[in-house]
Amino acid sequence: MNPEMLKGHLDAVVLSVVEGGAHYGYAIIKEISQRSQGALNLPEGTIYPTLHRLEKAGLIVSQWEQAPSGRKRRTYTLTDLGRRTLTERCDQWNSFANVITALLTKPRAATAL
Amino acid sequence: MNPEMLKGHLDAVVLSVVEGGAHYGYAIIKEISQRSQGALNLPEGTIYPTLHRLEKAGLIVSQWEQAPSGRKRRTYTLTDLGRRTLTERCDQWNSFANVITALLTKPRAATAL
DNA sequence: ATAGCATACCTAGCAACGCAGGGTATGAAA
DNA sequence: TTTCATACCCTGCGTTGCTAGGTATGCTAT
Repeated sequence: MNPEMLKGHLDAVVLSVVEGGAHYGYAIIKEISQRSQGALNLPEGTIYPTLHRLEKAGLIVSQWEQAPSGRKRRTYTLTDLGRRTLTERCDQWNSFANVITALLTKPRAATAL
Repeated sequence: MNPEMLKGHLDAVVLSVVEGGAHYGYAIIKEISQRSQGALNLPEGTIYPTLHRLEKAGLIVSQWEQAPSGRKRRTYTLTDLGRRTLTERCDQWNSFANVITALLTKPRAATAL
């Protein structure tokens, strides 16, 4: 799958997954891969900078946590702004998807009759 | 609408419109705007480089034509490769859209029960 | 013990893309 | 003769996802 296609949509995906309960980077990658049936396998070099960008934008906040195994994890939570932004982005996605789908659907005898 | 969202999908859109019968740059812009109900108003700085890129890739071919008004136009036509690529890109779009839609749809009590 | 693997984080630099902002030229309308 | 719509072009920029590296921990098998 052409990586260029993801551009502009990754934020929404990450926000959505964070809202859903997968809280730290490594788990978010696995979650996305799983929930997309392996269609979307994001490398770490994609997810970590994205999380930092979202945090800098005030959409999520991070907190170091101790996993049961004793490992350190940086867990993320949606802010209010993040929640609102997610809703907005979902609406934008729906509009966008409708537009593109319409454009890719051949007019087929429906044009300028 | 966030311009970043279009990335990776514009080729398919342009190919689709060219296949549909709008043959030259300026008209393609109008056609896209019209068929998207004004949601997608591409600036010329977007469409012309894209057409050149597609031509260089062998997906379309161009030809100078004389419009009825006497104006010169560079008209584009799909090549066989372009037609095949369009089909492929449409399939890719559908898969992509399904994946993103699924990810943006909240699991809602369906996760890990 | 120790080698290997999954986990878990990070960064610098690259390449691609859409767009802003500029330019040229023609024909029709005012 | 000025204005507008048509019609084309290009340079340079900002954003973004990815590549390719790196560090460190804990478990497991040798």
